[in-house]
Amino acid sequence: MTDNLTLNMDAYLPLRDVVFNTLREAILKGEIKQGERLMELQLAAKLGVSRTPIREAIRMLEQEGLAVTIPRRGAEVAKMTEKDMQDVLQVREALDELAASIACELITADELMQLEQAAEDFETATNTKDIKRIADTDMIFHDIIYQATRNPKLVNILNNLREQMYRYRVEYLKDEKNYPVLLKEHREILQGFAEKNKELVTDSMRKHVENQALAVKTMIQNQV
Amino acid sequence: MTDNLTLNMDAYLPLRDVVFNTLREAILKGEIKQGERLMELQLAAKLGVSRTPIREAIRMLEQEGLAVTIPRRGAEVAKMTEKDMQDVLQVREALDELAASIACELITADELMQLEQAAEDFETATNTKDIKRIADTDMIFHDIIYQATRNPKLVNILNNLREQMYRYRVEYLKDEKNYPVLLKEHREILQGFAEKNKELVTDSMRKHVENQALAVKTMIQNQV
DNA sequence: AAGATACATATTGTATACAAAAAACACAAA
DNA sequence: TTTGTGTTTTTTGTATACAATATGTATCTT
Repeated sequence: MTDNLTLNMDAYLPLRDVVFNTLREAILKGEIKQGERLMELQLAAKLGVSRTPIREAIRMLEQEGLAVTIPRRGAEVAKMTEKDMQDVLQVREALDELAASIACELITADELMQLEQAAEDFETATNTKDIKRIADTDMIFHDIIYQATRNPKLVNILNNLREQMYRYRVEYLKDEKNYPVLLKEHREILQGFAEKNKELVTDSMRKHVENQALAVKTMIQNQV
Repeated sequence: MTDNLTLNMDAYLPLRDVVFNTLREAILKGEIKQGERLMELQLAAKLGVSRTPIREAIRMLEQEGLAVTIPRRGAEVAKMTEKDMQDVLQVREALDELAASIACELITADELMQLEQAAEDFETATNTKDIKRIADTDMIFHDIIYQATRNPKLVNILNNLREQMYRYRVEYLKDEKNYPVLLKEHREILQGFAEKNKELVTDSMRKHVENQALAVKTMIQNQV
């Protein structure tokens, strides 16, 4: 584990939430590796808090699927096998398609403009080689679609699924040769929304997720 | 809140899990009502444990969507509006259809037999007016389909969605005039599986969930 | 050397104590 | 009556203490 885990104390959040966010990020970024133990005393010392908020944060991570705990042995970071990824992607495919379909009906003119902007920002970002920026702009693009569904439960599940893939997603975005396809897919999705063409939207979204699934699969097989 | 909350101490589970299960059941059964506060000290006294396992259980309930907590004010049972139910059902429709589609491909001969048995058991149960038994047999029917997908992530989400509707589901099953439709739908789904006819399976599953959505909608509007 | 056993240590599980904030209340003034 | 203010009580947030269990280690026996 990295030893530069520090808490971001800006907001007046309960420590459990601050700890949760900190650990969550560290896990997603791979700073705490799969299978690594989450020992309460150790984390408490490192983060400068007591065990209580650590324990509560662990319970939350557990429910998010990011950690698993064995009674009397403690928690560890959940391991993601290729099968797990395939399972997640299978669900994501269905729900991203659902989201796109609903959003296609409900999206407002303003949101459509935002989506266009987001697509542009993403395109610009791909020229910068700044992975974080690329990942962020891509996330914004999809977030606009998610929000347009007006279904917070759906948004919630989709965010959770996305979270579980975060690490591989970043790897995917590191490979420049994926950019042309990604850009093309985004444009196609955008066009579908503009035309309110539900079939085009869902089809292109399905392809979009399928390509990701394919990429993640080969990545895992090459033990990234 | 009911005052006969007691812990089921059979297994050697950490108290947090026992408390979690207890509260979860109480919420699903409506013994603790929507919006009711979950006060730590009170619950601790009632269940005969300290605040620590109560707090951890609350964090878990929170992540399941069964409770919401306001910092420095504590937790309360999540309120489910009609909109929330529609949102849940919209996702369920997509995922139940997905599950049925996958299961249709992967279901084994043995599982198909179990499914037939489950359909029979459900039919028998509808004659008994024993709501719990009806609900249970119905759940088993769908569980077999879920398991046949070989996708634990999907199963997990579906179980969580089902949980969120539990209360209304029971109401739905109390109304005998729904039985003929339900039985017909189950038979149709079963037939689809037997013929490995994916289209029939997904179509009938969609109708099945849609009917539930309709029923829940009218129920909520009549303030059940 | 291999295995068993006893002891020491580390770690989680649970309870409790203390701090801080929010809510409830009482009472005075307008 | 209403409003404002200070006080008390309740409740959550956090830290710590103690208990129980699992793990690691050293020693002894064969």
